[in-house]
Formats: sequence, C-alpha cells, structure tokens
Amino acid sequence: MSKQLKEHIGKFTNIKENDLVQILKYFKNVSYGKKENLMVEGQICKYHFFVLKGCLRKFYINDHGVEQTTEFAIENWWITDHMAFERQRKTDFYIQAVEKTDLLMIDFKSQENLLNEYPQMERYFRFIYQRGFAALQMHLKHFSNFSKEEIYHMFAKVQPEFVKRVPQYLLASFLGFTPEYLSEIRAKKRS
Amino acid sequence: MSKQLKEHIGKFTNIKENDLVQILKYFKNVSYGKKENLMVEGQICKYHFFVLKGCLRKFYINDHGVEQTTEFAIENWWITDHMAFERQRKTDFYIQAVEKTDLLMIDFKSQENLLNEYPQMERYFRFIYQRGFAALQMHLKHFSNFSKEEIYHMFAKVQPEFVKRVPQYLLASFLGFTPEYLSEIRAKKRS
DNA sequence: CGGATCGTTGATCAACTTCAACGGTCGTGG
DNA sequence: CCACGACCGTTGAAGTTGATCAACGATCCG
Repeated sequence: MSKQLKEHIGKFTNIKENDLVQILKYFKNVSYGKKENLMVEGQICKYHFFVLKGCLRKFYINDHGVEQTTEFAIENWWITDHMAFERQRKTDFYIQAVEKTDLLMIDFKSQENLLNEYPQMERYFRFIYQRGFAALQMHLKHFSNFSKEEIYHMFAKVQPEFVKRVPQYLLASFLGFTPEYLSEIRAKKRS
Repeated sequence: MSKQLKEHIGKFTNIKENDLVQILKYFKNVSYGKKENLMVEGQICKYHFFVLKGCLRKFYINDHGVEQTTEFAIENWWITDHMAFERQRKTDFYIQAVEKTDLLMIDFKSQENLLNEYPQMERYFRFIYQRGFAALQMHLKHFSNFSKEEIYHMFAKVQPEFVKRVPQYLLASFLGFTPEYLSEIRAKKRS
C-alpha cells in the first residue's frame, strides 16, 4: 500500500530498496473520514502527515470566530504545523479531512530517529521543504500582485480539479475572501 | 571573516572543523553598496546568498510598475529566488542591497557539488528551508488574520530594529500597502 | 545651496465585507 | 424511500478599508 511513499522518496534520492522497506516501518498507516480532525488547536503538534489518497486542509479560527483555511494537501503532499512540530509545541491550527483520506503519519521522535538512522533522508526532506518554501513564496507574490478576482481566475486556471473537488466556501476561505464575494465573481463570469 | 557561517552551520550540525574549512571554499566573499543589484529580472538565477553584515531585499515590479518587496534578509539569513534557483531558470525578481552589505555567495553547481561531497550539509539546508517555510507560514497566517493597521503594529512590536533600519516606503512595500497609508497609521498612533 | 527623494495630508474612489434573506440540495432518521 | 432539517450557494443593499491622485514640506546628499 505504500509503494506510493517509496516512489516519492525515489524521485529525490537513490535510497536502496532494502532501506526503503525499513524506512517505511517508521510510519503508521491510517484513515480519516470526512470532517474528522487529525489535529486540533491547543494540542502538542505531534505528527507529520503524508497524504496517500484524499484531501486534507489546515485552518485556524480567526478573531471573528471564522475558520480560515491556509493550506490544502492532496496526494503526495506533506502537511503539519511546521513551526509547532519542529519545537514540539502547542499548535494554533486544525487539520481536518475534507473527504475520506488515507495517509501515513510519523511522530517527531520517530522522524528524528529516521533521520539519524538514514541520513540520506535528510536529502529527501530538504527537497520537500525547499519546494514547499518556493511554492509558498510564489503564492505570496501572487497574493500581493493581483486583485482577489484575478487570484480566483488564476487559481481556477492552474488547479481546475481543485476547484471542482473542494466546496466553494472552503475555496473562498483558502483564497482569503468571503463566500459571497466568490459567488459574485463566478456570477460575473457566467454572464 | 567567515567564522560566521561556520558558527551558523555548527548550530544545526556537528560537522568537523576540518570539513568546515573545506566547505567554506565553495563560497565567494563579496560586498555590495547601497542600491546595488545582486540579481535582476530576466537573468538566470545563479546564486544563493548568505548575509554576513548588512541588509538585502528581494522585490519584483508589479503590473502597475511599482516595486513590491517580498523579503528582507539581514545577518545570517539566506536569500534567493528559490523557485528559479532550483531549476536554474530566469527569475522575476530583483535582489538589492538596502545598505552596504557583505555576503557569501554560492552558485547552483557548486551547491550541488557541496551537497554531494559533504552530505552532512543536507541536514543544514534541510533546517534552513524548514525554518524559512515555517516562518513564511506564520507570516501568511498573520496577513490573513489581521487588518493592515494591525499588521503594522504587530510588526513594529516584534521587529522594532527593522522599522528603524529600513526606510518607510520599503517597509510599506514589504507589508503590502502604500506609503501614504502607512503614514496615516503612524499619524493616528501619535495623536 | 539646490535638486531629488521621502514623508505627510486630505479628497475622492474602487474593492471587498457584512448582513439579511431566500431557494436548492444533500444526507439522515423515521 | 420519503420528509425534514441543516448546510450551501446566491443576490442585493449598505458600510469599511485601503488605494489613488495631487500638492506641499522636510530632509538628505552632492
């Protein structure tokens, strides 16, 4: 079942099959149903998650009591509250399944042991973070450069499956505006 | 002169002194004067920079022809256009010295060689990216949670030296609003 | 000393939010 | 398998936030 992570690691490193089999033992395979929480505000952020199949979202509750989505994770994405994970602190975030989701999880201690036992994995995680970082920087650039209307259209163009897959109010929350306004933008386009 | 990078690497790894001396040879030591460009739009993004002393900023020219600052780097920070650096593509960004700045630079090929020769450096860069990524995520969270006025006050509280160090119009550009509005916010507070 | 750059102020304007109300649809229990 | 309630998307009116434009004063640097 986790050929998937093996393949993903294989893309960035040339770790041997034998080692990969051992590496997989550090992970726990679990499933969550729609709207189930994997992580909630106030808990120590214990785990790092890798999505095998499905979709997760990370959000926090803002000052007006509204859920603000900051990140989605679909197949082959890693997700956690990195700040809290690295320091093993309490998190401000929730991570929730948008649909039924199968995933691998690893706790902080195990991840550290894994990196010590298999230092080649440093390279793998270096890539994961490097890409995540680069992607976020692009994201931030777009946010500052374009109006919310443009952001929606660009996103819809680049990630059409995504727009179909997640409910509209979550998309609005992720893109940083109200469901009403998103609805208006879509109406404008149709006419 | 580059005890500084050695110490920084030492914080995250336990690479031996001998190796560190060799590692430093991969870097070139240079200085730039105020307003000099280290990188300009349209060039291949060749280098990764480490600030020893001074201050750099990364910006792009937006659709209205206005410079939009997306990142500052001060002592012990790494900076580049990661997306373009990783793929050795053309960049959309400028990197410019805000004040006279001493730094170390490494080109992509050398960084790859360095990582191959000294795989322990994977760990170092894994940490650099991990922290950068986590910091950006926090930044993004703040941006979505607070009004621009609140963002300014929070930033001024957390990074007071910064507010004094960079001119106001750059700060406004970084925080994502107009110099006029920043001026208004400051006036409000004074009264 | 003089010009260019930077910060300030005020008026007007556009983008986006908030609030309230309504209709459709999805899924759950009877 | 139907009915009901909860949830979701839509619409429109009114209200805010922050941008834009123009003009002026201060300051920095050659």
